[in-house]
Amino acid sequence: MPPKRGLTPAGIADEAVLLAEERGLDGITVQALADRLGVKPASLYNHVDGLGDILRSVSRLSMLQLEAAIRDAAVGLSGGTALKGVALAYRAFAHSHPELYKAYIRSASLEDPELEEAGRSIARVMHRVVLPTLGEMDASVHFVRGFRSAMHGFVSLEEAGFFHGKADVEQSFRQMTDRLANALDEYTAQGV
Amino acid sequence: MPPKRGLTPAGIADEAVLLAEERGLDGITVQALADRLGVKPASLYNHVDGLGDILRSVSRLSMLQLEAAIRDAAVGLSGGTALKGVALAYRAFAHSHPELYKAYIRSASLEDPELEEAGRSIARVMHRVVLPTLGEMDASVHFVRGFRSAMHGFVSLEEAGFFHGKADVEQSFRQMTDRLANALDEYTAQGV
DNA sequence: TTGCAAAACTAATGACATTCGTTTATAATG
DNA sequence: CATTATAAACGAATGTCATTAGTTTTGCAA
Repeated sequence: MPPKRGLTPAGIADEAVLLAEERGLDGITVQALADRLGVKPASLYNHVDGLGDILRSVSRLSMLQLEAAIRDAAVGLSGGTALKGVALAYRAFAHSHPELYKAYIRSASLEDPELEEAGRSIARVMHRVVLPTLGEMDASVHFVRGFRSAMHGFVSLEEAGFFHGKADVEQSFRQMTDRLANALDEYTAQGV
Repeated sequence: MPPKRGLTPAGIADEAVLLAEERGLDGITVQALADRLGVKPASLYNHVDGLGDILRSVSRLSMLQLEAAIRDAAVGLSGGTALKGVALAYRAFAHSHPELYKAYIRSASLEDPELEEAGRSIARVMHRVVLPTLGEMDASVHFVRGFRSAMHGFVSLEEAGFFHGKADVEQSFRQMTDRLANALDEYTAQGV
């Protein structure tokens, strides 16, 4: 009686992404996912190497989306302006896909070559924005680390509810990104 | 035959902290904790409201430790110098107690008045460092948000393995904190 | 048409948090 | 000093979870 469903690793991953967006990252359970795919939990193991594998796929897809978003945001811009565009796109992604953003962050802990590569391509976008101004690679690495720290820190603290005071969160973010953009643009003068 | 152990909520929380530092935050399991306390899992429920309660306690203790660490670091200093001291202490705490730092971060999601208060006292330390220079409260809030974002972002990305390139991580951190300290010290001149 | 591999299933295992009802030991009371 | 009430520990059970083993079914290819 069990007819063959059209299950594929990619299809399972896609459904897992939808599930994460609806029920949260921790709502991704083998049972729930199997239900949605019209299948019993055990059947998933024919296509996928357990829950860890599924979560890795979700992380990978999240990173691709984030990378595309920030890459688009920097197109046609340069220097501090481009950096601000990337910052806005980064935060916008975290806002519109909070669960995928969590998946992205959790991913780094799980060592996986594919994930590492996806992570590098996110960093690459930022480097391409910054490198023309900073000139050398080492300076870019340091700067990008600071930029990423600010971005990730802000959106995760914001998500976690640390910024619930009355002061305007938008202004806090704008001020932070302006400072970073200025730091970048003023770099041409001296070596920090 | 079951003699009374000297269990208290505080004692359980302390043991949970030790367990977290040894086996990781996810190693805190009712079973493992009960074993260490020489008791059966069910017995813990006489003192504590389930695993969630235990995790909240771990978060609370972590926050107290972090608050004490950064407060000490700022003593006798002011302005950018004090800010750099706080930054170093913040990162040092995250390094020496990575699991407690995770507990602190996870905590904010779980709404809990005690945790919120502990979180506010961490922010308070930073405001006391920054307020004399910035003068008004609103500017302080924005600045502290940026500072916390940079701190948290850096240490969590670092922990997650995002900074595995060959460039010196210490230098990246120093550069970031220097930039923040300068931004603070140069604030006296104009209003950013 | 037959057979074989892929994919679905049933059933079971072991970790986990949690609850219920029972028993025991201690501390307070007479 | 005896008794009793209560706090605390317990055994046993439930339900959820991921995962595995072994079995059955299906659909395509020979």
